[in-house]
Amino acid sequence: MTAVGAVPPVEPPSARRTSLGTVLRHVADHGRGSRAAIAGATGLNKSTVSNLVAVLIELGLLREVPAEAPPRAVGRPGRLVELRDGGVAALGLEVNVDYRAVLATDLTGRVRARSLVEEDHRGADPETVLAALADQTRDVITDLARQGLRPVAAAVAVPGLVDVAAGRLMLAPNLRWRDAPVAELLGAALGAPELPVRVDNEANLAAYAELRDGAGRGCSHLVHVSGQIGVGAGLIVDGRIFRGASGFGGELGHITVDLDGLPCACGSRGCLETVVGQEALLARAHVSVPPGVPSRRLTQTLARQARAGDARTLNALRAGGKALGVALATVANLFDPDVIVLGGAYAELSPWLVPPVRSELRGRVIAARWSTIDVAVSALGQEASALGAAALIVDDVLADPAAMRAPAA
Amino acid sequence: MTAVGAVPPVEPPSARRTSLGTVLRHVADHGRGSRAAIAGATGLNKSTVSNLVAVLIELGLLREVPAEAPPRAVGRPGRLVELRDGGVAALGLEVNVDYRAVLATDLTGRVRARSLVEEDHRGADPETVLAALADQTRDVITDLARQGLRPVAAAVAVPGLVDVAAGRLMLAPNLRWRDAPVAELLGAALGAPELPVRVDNEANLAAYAELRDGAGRGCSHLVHVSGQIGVGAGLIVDGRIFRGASGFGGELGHITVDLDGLPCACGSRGCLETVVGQEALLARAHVSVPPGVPSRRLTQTLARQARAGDARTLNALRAGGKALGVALATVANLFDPDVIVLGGAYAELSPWLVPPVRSELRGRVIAARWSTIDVAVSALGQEASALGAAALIVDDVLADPAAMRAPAA
DNA sequence: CTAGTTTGTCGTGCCCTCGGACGAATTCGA
DNA sequence: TCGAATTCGTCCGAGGGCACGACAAACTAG
Repeated sequence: MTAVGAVPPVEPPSARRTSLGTVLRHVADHGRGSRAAIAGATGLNKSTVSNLVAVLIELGLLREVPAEAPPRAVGRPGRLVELRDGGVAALGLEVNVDYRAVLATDLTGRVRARSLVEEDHRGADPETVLAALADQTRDVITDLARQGLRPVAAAVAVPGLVDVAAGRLMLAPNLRWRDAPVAELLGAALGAPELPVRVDNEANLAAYAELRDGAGRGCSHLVHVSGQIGVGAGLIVDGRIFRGASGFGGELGHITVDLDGLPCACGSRGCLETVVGQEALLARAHVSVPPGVPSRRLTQTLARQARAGDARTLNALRAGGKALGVALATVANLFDPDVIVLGGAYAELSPWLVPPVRSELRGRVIAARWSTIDVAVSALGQEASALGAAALIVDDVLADPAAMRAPAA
Repeated sequence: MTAVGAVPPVEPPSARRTSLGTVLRHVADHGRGSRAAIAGATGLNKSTVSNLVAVLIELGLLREVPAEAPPRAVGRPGRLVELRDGGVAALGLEVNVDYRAVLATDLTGRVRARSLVEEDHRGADPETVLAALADQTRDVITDLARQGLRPVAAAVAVPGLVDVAAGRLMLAPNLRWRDAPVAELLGAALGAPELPVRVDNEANLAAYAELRDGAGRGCSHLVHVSGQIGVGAGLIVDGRIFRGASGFGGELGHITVDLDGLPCACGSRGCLETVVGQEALLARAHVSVPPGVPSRRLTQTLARQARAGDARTLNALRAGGKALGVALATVANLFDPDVIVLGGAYAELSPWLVPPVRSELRGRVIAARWSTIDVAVSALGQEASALGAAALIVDDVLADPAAMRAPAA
C-alpha cells in the first residue's frame, strides 16, 4: 500500500524487446545482411535471429530483399534482409519564429513527404499555431497514406526551454510563449490519440539531425551551433542529446567572450550574442532592418554584401567569427567534441566565419595539439530540426520494435 | 571468418546479472529492507527477490540484519537485509604531483584503511613511483585482512590525460610522464594478477566522489573545480563521469576569460589560469616561492595572509574569484549543472572566492532566473580523488555482483 | 555429378522469472 | 488465551526466450 508510488521503475525489460532492438539496430547501422551474418555480428544465435527477423518482418519493419546479384562466395547464399522503406513512417515537426515545418521519413531516414509554411508566430496563440500545424500534419499524413506509409509517432521541435517528460514548452522568449502544453494541444488538434507526440528543443534536434544524417555521421560527441535570431547550441554527448540538469544546457549565446564588452539584453556584458548575434552583425554591417522582414532574408543580405566585398560587412563578420571562435574554443575545451557544426544562419555565412573560427580553435584549444576538431558546415538547411525530430522517432522504433502494432492488413 | 573482429559486442547480459544488480543497487540506494519491500519497489517478483538475495548473501555482499527493533505494523515482520560492511572492499589509489594516497572502503562507502605519503613525483620514473604505491597498497591490504575485508579491484587517480579503456596515462605535464601503462605497471608491482586495476583522471574522480559522498549527493549533473597547480574540472553528466570524445573533457584552466589578458604558458592569452592559477595568485599577492615547497603550503600561506587582511592578497583573490565566476558562468550556461563544487586549493580559499563566484553566476547565467545553481565547497579534502576511485569500484560491484567470486571460506 | 561449404529451420533443453499456494510469524480483538 | 487477520518468505509448476546441435536446402568447385 505504501509502495504504490514506487511502481516498477523499469518496466519488464522482457529480454525480447532488447533482442529485437539489437537485431533491428544492427540492420539499420550496418545495412542489409543475411540472418547468419547478423547472428555472427550480434553474438545472438542463428536460430534466435531467424526467429527475431520473422517477428520484425511481421511487424513491417524488415523485409527480405527480393532479388540479388549472384553471390561470390561458396555455399548456400544468404537471403538478405533490410530495413523496409514502406510501412512505417516518422513525423518530424517544427514550430519556429517565422515558419512551421512538417516532414515525414521512412525507417531508412529518407524524407517521404514535407510541408513548409512561412508565417510569423511571434506572440500568436499556441492553440491557434498548433492547430495550423496539425492541419499541415494531416496533409502530410494523407500524402504518406498514398505511398502506403503509416506514421507511428511525432516529435515537435520548438525554440525554447522544454520539459521533455511532460511534453511542455516552458518558455520561448522569441515566440513569447510560456508554459504551453505542446504535446497535449497538438495531440488534441490532430484528433489522433493513438499517435504519441514528443517535444524537444529545436537546437538539440538540429544537432541530432547532424549526428544522424549530416556532417556528424559516425561521431559520438557533437556541437551544433545555430545562428538564428539568437545564438544557440545543441550538444550531443555519447550519441545522445544533452539537456543538462534542468533542460538549460547549451546556452551558448550568453557566455562571456569579452569582460568589458557591450551590454547585452540579458543584463550581462560581453555575451557572444553582442558580437555575432544577428542584430549585432546587422548593426556593425550597417544594414537597415525594416520591420517584419524574416530573419533569413537578412542573412541573405549579409552574405550578398560580403560577396560584394563591402568593407563594413566583412569587418563585422571578421569580428563575429573571432568571437565565435573564442566561444567555441571554450566549448571545445570543456566538451571535447569530435566535430563542431555551423548551422542556421552561420551555414550561409560560413565562408567568412569558418577561417577565423578555425584559427581561434587552433590557438586556444588545449587538445588541438593531439587531436584536431573538425569544423563542418551544415548542409541540412531549414529542415534540420524537423529531420532531427523524425530521427528521434525512428530511434524509438529501432530501440523498441515491439512497441509497434502490426500494420492494418 | 570475416566476422571474427565483430565478436559479441555485448557479452551475454544473462538477465541474471541485471537482476542481481537491480536488487543490490536498490539496497545500496535505499538502505536496508525486507525481501517483500524490495520486490515491491523493484517490480520483481517476491520469489525472484528471495532467490536473488540468497545469491547475494552467498557472494558476501548482503547480510540479514541480526536483530531489529519491534516492528510497528501488523503481520509477520520482514527479515531485513542490508549491504554487508564486511567481506568486500574497494581500493582507491592516487598518484599526484606531491603525494601518493591509498584508501579502501567497504561496500557502504565507509573508509576502512588509508595511507598517505607526501613525496615529490615530478620527473620521477613511473615504474619507481608505482612500485612505491604498490608497497603502500599492500600495507593497506594487510590492514584490510585483519578486519576480514577482501579487496576486489582497484582504481588509480592520476593527474593527466587517460586512456580509460587501456588503463594508460597518455600525458601528465606536471608529472612529466608520457604514455605510461599505469594499470599494467601497478598490476605487476602488486603481484596480484587477479586484482583488476582501472585508471582515471584525478579531477573526474574527485567530481565523482563529491557526487557519491560529498556536496553533490543526490545530484545528477555536477561540476567539480579543483584548483591545484593548474585549474581543472571534473564533470558529471547524468550521474556518470563525462570524458568527452577523446578524454580531454573539462579543461577549464585554458578557457578564455579575457580576450586581451596575459599570455599563458599554453600559448594562448587570457586563460583562466593566468588569473586564478596558483602561480598567478601567488604573484599577485606578492608571495615569494622558495623551490620545493609543496603547493598545499603555498595555499595555506595565501589563506593566512588573507585572514590577516593583507590588501594585495585580498585583491588577488577578488580578481581571481571574479575570473573564476565568469568561467563558471560559462560552464553553467553550457552544462546546466545542479551544483558546482569548489575543491582542491579553492576549498581552503573559498571564504574569499565564493562571494564573487556567486555574484558572477547570478549576473551571467541565463537559467539563474529560474533555477539557482548551488555553489558548494568540498569537504572531502586531499582524499577526494582516491575516494572517487574507490566509489568507482564499488559501483562496478553494485552493477554486476555476479562478477565477484565468493569469499574464500 | 559429387564433394564441400554455407544458410536457414526445427526440436530439445536450460536459465530465469512469474504466479499462486502454503507455512510462518506477528498483531489485534474477543 | 485463542482465533482471525495480515504480512512475509519459500516452494512448486508454468512459460517465455535463448542456445545448441542436427539437418535439409542451395550453391560453388572440380
